[in-house]
Amino acid sequence: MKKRTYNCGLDAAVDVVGGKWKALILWALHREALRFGELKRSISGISEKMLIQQLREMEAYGLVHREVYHQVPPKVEYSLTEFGQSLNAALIPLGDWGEKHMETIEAIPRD
Amino acid sequence: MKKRTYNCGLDAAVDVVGGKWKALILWALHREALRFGELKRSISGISEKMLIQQLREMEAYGLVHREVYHQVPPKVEYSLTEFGQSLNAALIPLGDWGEKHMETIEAIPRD
DNA sequence: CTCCATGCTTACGAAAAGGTGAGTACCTGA
DNA sequence: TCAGGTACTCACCTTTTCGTAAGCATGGAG
Repeated sequence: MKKRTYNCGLDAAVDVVGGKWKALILWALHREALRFGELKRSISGISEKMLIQQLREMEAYGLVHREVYHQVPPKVEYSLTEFGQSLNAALIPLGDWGEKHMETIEAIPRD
Repeated sequence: MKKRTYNCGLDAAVDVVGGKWKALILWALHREALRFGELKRSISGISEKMLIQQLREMEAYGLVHREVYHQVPPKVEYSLTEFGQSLNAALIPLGDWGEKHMETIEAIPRD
């Protein structure tokens, strides 16, 4: 893909956390490590394809750690790395903002 | 469009600030009010279509204020509302995070 | 020998987002 | 009369994202 150059840190950060699911995944892993199935159940509406796709990207970014247990049935646990935790920390004010103004945001549909 | 319900504030906030340009526009208006042409020149690579589209959405969200001066040639100034400024404030930690880790982020292309 | 659960992977297509380039309306100054 | 600057608006197309549904490998339980 095209090499991205960012104009400011915000630009870069939004690129990392953008999309429909990454913030949710980050949030879900905030408390504890979860396995694939647990993650899927805890994020309502996500498909397996999207979940894996996002997890893979986040793994590539070094945000999440993937731990495979060679068992049957298989078990794979996902957890936040320190990098992921630092991102989560940076997102807290934004989360608070969203929480505070959620009614306003929901009230203005697009289109 | 479909009514969105958010699972957490972060979800809602990312929805507001998501996309390729909104964060940049917010950032550009952080310092001072700018007119259309100035905004366009200060955000490299944006097309007129995108700029207006995003500005209109942000206006609908109550993030930016649009002031028309009835002159010839026309002059329209965009500025942040208090709501927009509060969002910008909530984005600062994220911007710092992005700034700090920009090299890491740029180094991992997707695809 | 078949079924089950888990954690994926793949193919297909719809929908949304983004980009390009042309055109409009207005008055001013040459 | 005619080009110029400003702020859009529109039609059309490409790219990216998202969703749906199916299939695969493993080994233990029945």
